[in-house]
Formats: sequence, structure tokens, C-alpha cells
Amino acid sequence: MKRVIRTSFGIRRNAGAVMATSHVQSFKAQFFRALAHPVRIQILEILVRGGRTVQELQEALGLEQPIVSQQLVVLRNQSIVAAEKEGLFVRYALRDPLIGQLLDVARQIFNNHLMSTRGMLRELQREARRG
Amino acid sequence: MKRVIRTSFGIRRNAGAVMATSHVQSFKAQFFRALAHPVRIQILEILVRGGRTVQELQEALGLEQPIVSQQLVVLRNQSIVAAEKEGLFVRYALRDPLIGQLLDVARQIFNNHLMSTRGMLRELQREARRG
DNA sequence: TATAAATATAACTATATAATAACTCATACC
DNA sequence: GGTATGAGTTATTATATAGTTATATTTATA
Repeated sequence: MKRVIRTSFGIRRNAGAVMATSHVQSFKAQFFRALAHPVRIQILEILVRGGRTVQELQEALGLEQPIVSQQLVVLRNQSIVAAEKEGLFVRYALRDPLIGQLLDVARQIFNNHLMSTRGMLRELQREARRG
Repeated sequence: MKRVIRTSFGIRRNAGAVMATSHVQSFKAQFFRALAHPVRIQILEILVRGGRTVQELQEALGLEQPIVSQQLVVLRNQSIVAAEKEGLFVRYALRDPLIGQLLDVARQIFNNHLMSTRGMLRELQREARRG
């Protein structure tokens, strides 16, 4: 599947030398998509502080059980969290503490750039203090 | 809008004390959604190495110009990149070098967890070497 | 083995995002 | 002013994700 593109100087050359959209990029995209949901972010921010059962998450978030389970599926599919049975319960935990670091860097980016209203900034700062 | 949830011990209590889905979380979700696309990730990985015109991005990616512009809109809307006119060209750059750090952490997470095929791992390692 | 509790899945509708192609806008230069 | 070039927008259809409610699965225990 060779494609030809037009360069700035009007010359035509083969696009083979070009950065192809590798599988890795799609994979990373999927990963970030798994983070791209308010509830899933909340779940991760809770799990950073330690493992939780579905029940505990459900109560902490004030959401119905199926909603929590559904969001956990998404995180599990990307190997972001791991599930472990504990009798009748299932305890979820981060697979990698680096997830916490990722969220931290994201928070720093938000803080730096005022990409938000004053109100949100206040929330962010409260969050950082809790850290 | 008070909601009532059922706890594990069958007691009903008010969900008011619960972590509400703040605007911040939605905001973060939007941010990650902006990263959740293979082309946009590629663009960012190029911009980490320095500013580029649309033209240069287009050539590096081997994609049509409107596609590149569309993806840049998404990144601009989240204030992830900034555009600057240079005569007939528009040069794009990261708004915050921390974006690079974010991608690095993400890469580490992938590497750690074999969340990918052997082939993808090889690609990741090649990427890290170029880093 | 019947039951209840905890979790997971399914089925459906609504909504958002992606992909593609055609078109418009802006600027430099003749 | 006309034109070519770089960038941006719009419109359309396809596809994926979200939200909601109902139902199924699993396990402990009476």
C-alpha cells in the first residue's frame, strides 16, 4: 500500500520513508482512551491509594454497581488494573504504580496551564494537597 | 439531586458524603481523550523534538493536510499545542514540555507490562532508543 | 440445595467521535 | 487584482462509546 504525497517544493516522492502509523501508536491511543472518562479517572485516583473492592469503589463514588463494573472492564482490558477474588468480593488494584505517576504529571500539566476555570483550579489544588 | 445507594450491609444511607464527579475529572477525561488517537500521539511524539509546521507534520506522517489540521484542532482545543503563524506557514509546538514526560511515563508503563505483542515490544524499544 | 450477596454481562438507545471528500479562507507574490 | 500555496472548515456517513435497565453468574452459607 504505497502512497505518494506532495512535498512543499512540489516534488513527488514515495511516502515509504515516512513514519507509518505503527501498532504501538494505536495501542497507546487505546490506553489513553481507557483513561478518557471521568468515572475511570476517579477510580484510578482511588486505587492509587491502595486496592479496593467493587463495593468500596461503588460507595466511594456513589454509583450503581453495574456502572462501576462496566468501567472496571475497560480498565482491565487495557491491563491498567488487575482483579483478584477474595471470597465473594473482587479486589481491584493498579497493575503498575507508574499509573499514579502518570496522573501526577497530568495534574501538573493542568496546574501549569490554567486550562480551566478558577473554580477548577481550586479543585485541583485541593486535590494536590490531599495527594 | 440526592441519591440513595445500597451498602454491603443492606443499610441505606445518603450518598451525599460520597466523592462527587467533579468538573476536574471531566476535564482530565477530555485531556486524555485528546491523546486517544494514533495520529495525535504521533504528532505529539514529533513535537516533543521541537516545533513543526503543518506541512512538516504532514510529510512526516504521510497524511493529507486536512487530516493533520483536524487532529491539530483537537490538540489545540485542549491547549496541548499552540499555533503560531510564520508567514504562509503555521508552526505548532507543545505548550508544555511535561507532555513529553507524560508520553515517557506511558511508554514505561507499556514496557513494564507486556501489554502488547512481541512485535509491539520491539517497536517500543526502537522508539526508546530514538528517544 | 436454596438463598442471598457481590460482581459481571447483555441489550438497547442516545450521543460522540472517526474517516473521507469537497470546499473555503488567508497570505505572499506577480 | 489574480493566482498559487498553506491551512482550516464543513458535510456526510460509518463506527464506537456512553448511559440505562434488566438479567446472569458466582460463591458462601443456612
